[in-house]
Amino acid sequence: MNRAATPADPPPARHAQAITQGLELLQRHVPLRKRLLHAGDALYRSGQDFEHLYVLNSGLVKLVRLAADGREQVVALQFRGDWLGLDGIAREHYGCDAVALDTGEAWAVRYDDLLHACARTPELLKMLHEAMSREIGRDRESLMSVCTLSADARVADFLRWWAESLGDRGLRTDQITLRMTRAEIGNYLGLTLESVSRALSKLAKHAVISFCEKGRRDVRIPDVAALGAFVQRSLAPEPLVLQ
Amino acid sequence: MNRAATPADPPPARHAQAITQGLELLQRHVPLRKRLLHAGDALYRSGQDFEHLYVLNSGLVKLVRLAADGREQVVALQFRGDWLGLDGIAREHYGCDAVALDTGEAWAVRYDDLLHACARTPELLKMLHEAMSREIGRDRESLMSVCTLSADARVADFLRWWAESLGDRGLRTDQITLRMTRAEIGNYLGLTLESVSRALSKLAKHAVISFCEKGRRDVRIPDVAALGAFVQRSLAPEPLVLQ
DNA sequence: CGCAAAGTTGAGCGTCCTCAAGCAGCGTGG
DNA sequence: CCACGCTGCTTGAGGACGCTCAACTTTGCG
Repeated sequence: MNRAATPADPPPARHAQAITQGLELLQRHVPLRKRLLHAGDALYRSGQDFEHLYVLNSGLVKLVRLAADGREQVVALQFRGDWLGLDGIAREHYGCDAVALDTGEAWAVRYDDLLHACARTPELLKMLHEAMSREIGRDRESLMSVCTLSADARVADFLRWWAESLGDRGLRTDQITLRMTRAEIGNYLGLTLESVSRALSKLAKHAVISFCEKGRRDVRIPDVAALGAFVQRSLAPEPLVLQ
Repeated sequence: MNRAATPADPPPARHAQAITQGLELLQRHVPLRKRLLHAGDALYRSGQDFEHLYVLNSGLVKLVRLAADGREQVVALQFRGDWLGLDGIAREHYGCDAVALDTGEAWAVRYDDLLHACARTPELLKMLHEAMSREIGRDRESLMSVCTLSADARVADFLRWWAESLGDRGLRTDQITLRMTRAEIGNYLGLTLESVSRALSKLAKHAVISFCEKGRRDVRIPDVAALGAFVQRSLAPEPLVLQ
């Protein structure tokens, strides 16, 4: 529970291999067009005709849902190995904007091509289904966070999830560069940017995280488990120790 | 905008046909086991080994996610034609409890059988993918409601969505029998049961809905569009007319 | 250097939660 | 048959959490 986080640990990297293998499988069996992304680039936009799925090879992408009345909602964040555009399959139009938050590379796959390849290579189909299934699970996890956690706990849980996502991809979990503004984080978590800022300050005060000098966007997480513990404490009926 | 809701209208029933055809397709090509459900029955439980997908032929099912720390979250409500257990594909265990809220019938399909059938009948695969894609879209819609709407608007939007879901299935939209307690609705919407009760009372006071005599679980919705209008009004910066 | 965008922090307020009391529907059993 | 208890629902009063508004600081960039 109190072991130091070692950056390049073998055990937590077990998912990283699966992701890499999946990407190789895809590359081997399906024609794809690689697309370089820079922060701010839109991979596709809400309402656009659905034709391609995208798999993120590197970088970070946010999915933003736009309501007819102008409301905007960040509904997901996608890392390496995640699939984008899945919500377009049913309606034949994308349901979100997919906007890069960082430099990266996405692989565009024509959905038709993918289906043909899946017919020949069942592993591909399995991969696609698992991606969709995971996405459903993730979305519901988000809903649960928003519905059951306080503002501080939501931010802590968000950081925990982010670190875990990095860990799954074989990256270091003890330091996160938040590539989103407080406003974007708040939007995703159902909070205002001020509340996010206050929550982060509070987490830092409790030494669950700390800020790297040079910029408040780099968060150091000495112990990921401590974030989980913070969430649990905030759920406990008994009063937290003095603030 | 003010037309009376006619129960068996052809136009809104366009989805109903697609659902019926999908169910027929499934029945024709995949071995399935029909299972009768009564309110309270669990179709499967969180953590159980994943093996079957279920398609709801009738009735109403809630999906409840259980966190390790005891939190419970209603993450979805499923109607006729919806698929259950999709979140189990990736992890090989179901991620939720699926609990019937009403009498109904679910069709159990072994996932392996389904895949084999899909290989022979591409239409089936299309149907499965559309179901997953729709599920992703739905979950994100929920997240958006919870993150962007006030308590009253959330309840109004929930009723609007429910009525729309009934309409898509060719059922009357001017009357809903809520087969959930206020507590369940509140859990789903991230509210307390008291807030749900107050919101419903307020909607009734504004004549957007009314309660049928005999039980507060039957809601009459004279005009579904009025629910949407109520949501929009509650988003407007200008003050609502006197409460 | 100066401006714009992002972030922090404080004060006041409003929405929603908590706690509590009371009511309604309903099945059970005296 | 009606008292009884149970569960679900409503409504009120008070309080807390998070939002709004505002001032200020920091960072990044031309």
